[in-house]
Amino acid sequence: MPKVRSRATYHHGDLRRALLDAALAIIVEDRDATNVSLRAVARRVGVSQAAPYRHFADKDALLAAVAEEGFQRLLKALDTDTDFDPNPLSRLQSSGVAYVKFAIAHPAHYRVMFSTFRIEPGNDSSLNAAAGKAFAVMVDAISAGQAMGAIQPGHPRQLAWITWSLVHGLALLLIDRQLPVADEQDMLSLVTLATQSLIYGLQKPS
Amino acid sequence: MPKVRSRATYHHGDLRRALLDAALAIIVEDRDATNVSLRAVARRVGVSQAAPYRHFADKDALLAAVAEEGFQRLLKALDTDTDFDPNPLSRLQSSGVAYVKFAIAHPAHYRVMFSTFRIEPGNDSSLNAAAGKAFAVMVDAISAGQAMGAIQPGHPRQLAWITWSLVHGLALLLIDRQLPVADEQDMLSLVTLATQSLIYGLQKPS
DNA sequence: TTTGAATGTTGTCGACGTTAACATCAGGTT
DNA sequence: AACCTGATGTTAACGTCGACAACATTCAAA
Repeated sequence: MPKVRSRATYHHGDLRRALLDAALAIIVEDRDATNVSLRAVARRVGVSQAAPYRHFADKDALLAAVAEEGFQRLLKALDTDTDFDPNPLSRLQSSGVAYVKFAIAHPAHYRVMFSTFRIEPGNDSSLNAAAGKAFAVMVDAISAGQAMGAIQPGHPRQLAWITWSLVHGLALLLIDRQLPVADEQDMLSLVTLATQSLIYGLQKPS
Repeated sequence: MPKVRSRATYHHGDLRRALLDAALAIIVEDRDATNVSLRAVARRVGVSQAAPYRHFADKDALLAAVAEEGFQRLLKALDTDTDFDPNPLSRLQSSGVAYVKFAIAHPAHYRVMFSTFRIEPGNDSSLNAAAGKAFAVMVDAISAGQAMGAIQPGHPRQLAWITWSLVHGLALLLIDRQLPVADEQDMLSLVTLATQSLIYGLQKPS
């Protein structure tokens, strides 16, 4: 276990964690990840420009860690917003709205999440595991909906991909200001209408 | 009008066009836009590294021009794939599938298109105009569907935003290999099911 | 023919990712 | 207690990039 004492010493204590926090801080302050550089992160922590390479193979590895933390936070947000809804359809609806809300609230973090992770055969990285857990929220809601006959039969993962595509596309278009929504209220009603429409469409017998 | 003659001269003739073509060539060859730099583009054209600044204010301006050309090509792809279908619902369906096909066929170009354009009050750039024309294909199909009572009432633009979100999300998840589709066939059936489901949902009376 | 605007070049700056060579420290071995 | 070894941090450097200033060349209008 790592010692947590001496601060003004040559060794840092938990530089890896500090670097991650610095990257997250830049992302939050700027609402933009363009200024996240290994050098900037090192500066912010007060360490030399090459120090991060003792903890991350390259810049992508740092961003992957940032992304993983993002998926963990997304999972928590989805869980707290949907946990106590017994109706699968309204739970799916809630998770869709919560998903877009999360993306809007943390735009730069959301973009890093999806600029980093990839699904490839044999990729069992912790990043992919974290992304999979968040994705499972939608799959589970769809499976439950099918079990009670409220959603058309078919591979629940495939139907979840479709739902995910909708909220992902909505989230990115909103983040990048590519939809002329005036305010938060406009945004919420659009997200609600979108998820309602798709969920209604998923009820159709194929 | 620009002269088109002397090649081995000090002046190029149509350097702006040549720079655009070079950027597009890199994008096509790499299926990735990370290697598009002003210097790389200049090298490829055989001109000095500062020459591009006579035709583009900065790198973003070059990418904006690339993006505009992308939206023009997208519009053409949507038109040719949907032009002669008299049924608004199946035309909407066709345009959705054609949209995702275009994105898959030109992944790096598609990403540049959406990393560049923004909707802001008073922004009447030619880039926004080109994006608007492509978007109008979906709006028109939805309006026509409403006119024959096949689609729920409401602002057609809002319903088009929802459709756009779905195909945009699907396109990006597919481009970034974030959906484990095995092959082209898997991909097509997913896109078809997705658009069918949403369009069915849009028929619901609100 | 002259002259100024448009277009292209050279040289430079600071920031970046990355690596090599070196310095320091912590903890276990003897 | 002295020593060693691996982990961790530093310094210095290389090549690339976006951007700009100063200068050179060319074209076309007066």
